This record gives sequence, C-alpha cells and structure tokens, in this order.
Amino acid sequence: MLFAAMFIFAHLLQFLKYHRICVQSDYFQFELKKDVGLLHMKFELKGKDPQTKARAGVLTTDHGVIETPIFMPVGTVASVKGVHQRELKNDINADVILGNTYHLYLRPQTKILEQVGGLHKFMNWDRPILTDSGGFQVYSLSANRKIKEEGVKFKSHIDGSYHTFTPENVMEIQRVIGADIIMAFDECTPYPCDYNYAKRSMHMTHRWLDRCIKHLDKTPFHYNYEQSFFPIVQGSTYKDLRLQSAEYIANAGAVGNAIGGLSVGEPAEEMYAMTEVVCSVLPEDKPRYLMGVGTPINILENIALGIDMFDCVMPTRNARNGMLFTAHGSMNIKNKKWEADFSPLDEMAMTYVDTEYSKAYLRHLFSVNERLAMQIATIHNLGFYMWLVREARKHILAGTFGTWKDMMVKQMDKRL
RNA sequence: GGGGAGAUACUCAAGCGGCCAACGAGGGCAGACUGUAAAUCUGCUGACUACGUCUUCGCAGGUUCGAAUCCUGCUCUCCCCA
Repeated sequence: MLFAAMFIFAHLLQFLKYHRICVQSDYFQFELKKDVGLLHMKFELKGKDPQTKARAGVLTTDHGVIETPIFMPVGTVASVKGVHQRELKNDINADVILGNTYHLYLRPQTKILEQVGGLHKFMNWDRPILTDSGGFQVYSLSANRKIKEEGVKFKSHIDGSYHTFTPENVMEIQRVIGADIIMAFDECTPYPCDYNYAKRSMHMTHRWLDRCIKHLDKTPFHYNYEQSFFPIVQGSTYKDLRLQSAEYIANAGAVGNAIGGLSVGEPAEEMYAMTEVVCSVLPEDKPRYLMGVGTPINILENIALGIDMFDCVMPTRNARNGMLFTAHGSMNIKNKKWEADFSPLDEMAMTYVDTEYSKAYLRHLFSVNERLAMQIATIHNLGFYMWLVREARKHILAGTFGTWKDMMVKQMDKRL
C-alpha cells in the first residue's frame, strides 16, 4: 500500500514537471530536487522519418521538456529582442531560448546574475535556457580579439576594457549564468577558411574541449538544477576535418552534440554536405544541435539530415528590419506593394498578430518608425519558425516528412 | 512709410564665376541580414532615344568664352524701426 502511494506520488511529480506546472511550496521543492536526477537531460527518440534521416525526440531538462526538432529564439542579452517573456511563452510557445556568455558577462555582469540566482530568475523565464560560450564572438568580433592557446583576449566593444576568456573561466561563467545547456568554448572559423588554419583551429577547439570538461568536473552547479554540456564540432568546410572533429566530439560522450562554424557565408550546399558528414558520425541517440542556422529552408533541409536543434537571429533581426517569413515565401513588409493591402498579415494565423493586424498597417508602422512594428514582426516570425518545426515534428511522427519538406522548400523559396 | 535679410531638387539646407545635375540631412524607392557590437548596413532618388544628351537653382532681361553664383527690373517671404 505504502509502495503504491509512493509510486503514484513520483509519477504525479513527473507529470507536474512535464506540464511545466510550477509548484511553490517548500515541501514540494525539496521533493522536486530529489526528482532532478531522474529527469536530468534525458533524450528520447519518438520517431523517425522513413524517407529522410529526420527524427523526432523529447529532451527533458529540469526546467521542462523540449520537443525536437526545435528552433530556439536567440536572446543574447537576457532578452529576445522585442518580445515579452509572456508572449514568448503564451503566444510563440518557445520551448527554450538562448543567452550569450560574452554579452551577459559584460552586462549585467556575472556578479549580478550570481546575486539574483541565475538568468532564469533574472529575466523571469522558467523554461530551459541554452547559453552560447562566446565562441561565436571569437568570430564576429574578430577585430577586437586575439586568440592564443590559453584562451582569447577580448577588447570590450562597450568600454574598450580587456577581458580574457579561457575554456575554464567560460565554464565558470556559464555555471553562474545557470543555463540548462551550456556550450563548449570553441573558435567559430570564418568562411572561406584556409585548410591549414581550419585544421589548427579545430585541434585547438578539441584541446579546449578537454579543458572545458576537466574544469566542469571540478565545478559544482550553482543552483538547484542540473546543467548539460554540449561540445562543438568544427572543421570549416572540409569533409576530412569534419569527420575527424565529429569523432573527437562523439568520443567526449556528452549528453548532446553541436555543430558549429557553419552558416558563416558558405553556400547552402556546402553547409548541407558538412551536416550530412557530421551526422553520420555523431551518435543517433543524442540530440544534435546545428548552431546559428538558419533560413526556414535551411532548417527543413538540416532536419532531413538528422539535426534536432537550431538557433538563429534571423527571425528576430530580420523582423526588426521589416522582413517577414511565411509558409509561402518571405516578404519585405516595407515595400510599397503592401501600402493598401488590408488583408491579414498571414492567413495561416500562427500567432494572434497574424489575424489582428493587416499588411498595410504593419507597413505603416514601419514607415513611421514605430516600435510596435518590430514587436509585431518579431512575434510573427518567431511564431512562424515555431510552427515550422512543430509541423516538421508532426510529419516525422506521421512518416510523411520527406514529401512535406520538399513541398515546403519549393513553396517557401519565393519572394512575396 | 523707412531699413535689412532672403527665395536652390519632395522637404530642410550647403554652394557665392568654370572642378555643379548641384555637399549634407530628412523623406521616398529598393536590396542585404544565418551560435546578435544590427530598431542596423548598402544602393538609387531632375528627365531621357541613358559610358551620351536635354531641361533645372523665384520670374524676366543683361554682363561674360562660360552664371545657381555678377548686374538691372519685377514678384513673393521674413525680420527690425515708425
């Protein structure tokens, strides 16, 4: 009898967590902490597409579940630009968002995040968070940094002060930020990239990976939930390097694996060729995260190659610049052609903005430089990206992903 | 009534004898954006039978090889004094 009651209780707790029901009482919080071990970053494959290598899975973290394939909105500085957390949750229904180690380290600074008890509390986001390590800033701020074996010396773009990032301190900063998934410190190489440079850089990223892991083992969690660590495959656009790197990364035995150094200007075909090679090596039973990708078409093509997780600034940044993505192609809402088009933003109505506002109205808001324009466009684009990956998931589970993907790619490859 | 300042492309505004189809800003039109130094950046913005030609700088004359720029008159605007 007692055993049965305990059994039911345990399942009740799991149910509550699965459905993101927040339990406030101290008694329950204690129980939930005990529960953490059970739920710690489990990845379950739920289905595979028969025509492609697409998979559907469920990734479970202490802050809730992530249904894959997934798109993760980018919220670099503790904000997905232009949208409230409330909208992100209720309207867009994002499972997980990104933060950035480099930017958060500079502002609000690690000490503030430590004081408040981590990024989740600071920004009032109780679902999963993934933080990038600053490896992308090694690439994007190349004019302001120097790479050495020990680490990277950055000149702050804010006040010109100097800061050094090493695999060790980046792990510590990410512990304090407290994301559910933290990334290895790597070098994201540019495109095109000289073979010898790509090779040297890849080996350094591997050595940095070993240092990250070694240091993580010595660093405790700061808060009462677990953090999972993803290493990153590099190797630029060279198949042999990518293979070599994928093997090295797979050997690290992490809970999930990432592919970096792509979507930095190379043709889409090269990107696909690289993900295909890497996916052939990375373990099947672990999530694969393709960093920084991409366009709606890029996402579908990479899902077909076996990628589970994506992030990209495109839906948010392009929204702020007036570009809307739809299932029938993209449109520049600032164009004169929408001046008197009073039809809904998007007939497919993925979020409330699609039906509540017209194309002409949004164009007007952009032309008068209203902030609301960017907010509406961002909600639309993120809503569309979420719809896209959820729809992909449905088709994978139904076994119809391949044909649906081909149809969608054709349909979206247009300018409205 | 007297004195002064000024009128430049859609708007504001430089230019004050040839390097001016005319700086710059705004506006307009278009393009870019892929682990965010991005509410950012780039291009075009007199007309055309378009690597050239034509018509523009309030209006009408004039000086000059040459005028948005100098002179004369006119129209209009603004400021100050009465």
